Amino acid sequence: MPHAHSSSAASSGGDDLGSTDEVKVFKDEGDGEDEKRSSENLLEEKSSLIDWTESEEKSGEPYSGKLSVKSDLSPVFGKFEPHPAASFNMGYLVTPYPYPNGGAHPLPVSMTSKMGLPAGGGLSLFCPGGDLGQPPPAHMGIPPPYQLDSKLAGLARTPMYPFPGGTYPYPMLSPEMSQVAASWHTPSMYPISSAASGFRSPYPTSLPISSSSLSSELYRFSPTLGGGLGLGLSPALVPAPPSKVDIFSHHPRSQVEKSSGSSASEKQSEGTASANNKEQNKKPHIKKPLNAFMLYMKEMRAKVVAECTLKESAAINQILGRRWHSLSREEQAKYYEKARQERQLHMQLYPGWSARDNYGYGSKKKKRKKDRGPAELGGNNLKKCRARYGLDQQNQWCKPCRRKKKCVRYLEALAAASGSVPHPMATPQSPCSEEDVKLEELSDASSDGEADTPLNSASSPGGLSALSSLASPASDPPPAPRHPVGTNPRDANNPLSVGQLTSQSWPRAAQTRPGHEVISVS
DNA sequence: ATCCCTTTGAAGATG
DNA sequence: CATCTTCAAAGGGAT
Repeated sequence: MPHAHSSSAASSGGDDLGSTDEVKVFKDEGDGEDEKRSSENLLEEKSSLIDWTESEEKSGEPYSGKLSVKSDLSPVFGKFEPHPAASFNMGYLVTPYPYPNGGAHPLPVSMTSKMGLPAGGGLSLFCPGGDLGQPPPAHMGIPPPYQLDSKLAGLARTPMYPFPGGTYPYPMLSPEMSQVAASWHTPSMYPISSAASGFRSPYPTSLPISSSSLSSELYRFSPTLGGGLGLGLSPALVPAPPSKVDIFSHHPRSQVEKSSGSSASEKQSEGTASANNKEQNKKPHIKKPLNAFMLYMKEMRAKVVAECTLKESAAINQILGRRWHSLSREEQAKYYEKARQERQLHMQLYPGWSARDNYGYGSKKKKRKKDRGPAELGGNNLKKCRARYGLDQQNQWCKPCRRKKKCVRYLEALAAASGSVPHPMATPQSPCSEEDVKLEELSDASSDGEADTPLNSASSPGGLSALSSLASPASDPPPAPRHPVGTNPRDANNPLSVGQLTSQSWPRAAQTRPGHEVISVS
């Protein structure tokens, strides 16, 4: 899928921050045929899943708890209740998707339920507005018909680079957009105190900062610093009244660390770095400015939580991630712009600050992760996965695609089979599509060690290139993104994004972070 | 009490 | 230069 990259740079004068704000665009792919094909294939193969997942039924309990959530995540389209941001999203009167409800794709969509339709099997969404039901933006490719995973909820990560010419698309705020812009000013988001307004002195990193007197929300940029852009720039990064620690006291960990300064144990463990730690401890912890997605998350989280009954952040974030992808370019552009301004403000406030300064802030945790061997991590994840999905049997993987990892369809079917949520895929059949198999093969062929991990395969030169060649469009508009499609580690890790080749459900591979190895369910 | 999970994006670190 | 890693938020769940 052509990933057009266009980045940023706030236009002409360029991004003062040299930020790489970019709006990515999902280009429509005409793989409706494949989709259909895969769907058909899917139907044809429904017959064995239950059998070989039998064991899971009993152990499916752990999963059931989150089943609804996952189910909710699955359908990508068919959303009726547009999420809040959907107000911008116009132009989807006719869904570009070939298969949504009633479409070529056999899978029922959440939409049906909302529309009062039979929902074909009725996947009752836990989260009505859910994320996925929303009609995907025109710029998006055909979304995976299925996504489930709780962890896997990997959605095709198709970058959207809508603005040709690489000019940064400053959103011309339409009325709808204005609404959103207004929403940015929600108290929860930018609870800036009046006192903060007008405050502009750059906070010298060396100066002590106090968070005590600030509300927990008052931790980010002052709106006024936004240059009166009226974009609702973030909450107070207001230089807090003097004190010493973390101006971002709202952060649980920050608070913890702040209260304890740096625990004795931590200091001890840090050993050699003790001096540095002390030095660092003296400095207030200045958090990174939020990126576009973070801003979006912050704004939308409450809504999603309200719409859904779940509160688990991980699940919520998955939903938000999908919604993010479903946003129109204009909508995303606003957040990119906002993020850019946040960075700008941050830069103004903390001229000498560098993201590097925060490296090691959570060192304890990170270090532990790092220290852990791959095997250990893998084992741990495997354990978790088993506990989570009840996959404690050998050879429980998607037969067609041979994926031992979390096969979205497989897991969803599994959940349906073992849980209370009726799901069309709850039929004994292989959950994966031909596309999945193809991808998997490519992946396997190119991977060196653990053949069945998309991540690994993608990481390997061959795998990556192979996948990229399949998916990557060659058309990466200038300016070149920081991580051109196919080269971005994340993209590489995400078979789907890497390709839309399938626009199929392919579990988003775990990130390459130490603690995020792909979970193996074999 | 602490860490994990989960998301995307920005940016530093590394090879 | 390409890739990898860390950190931003958040809060329930796991350890």
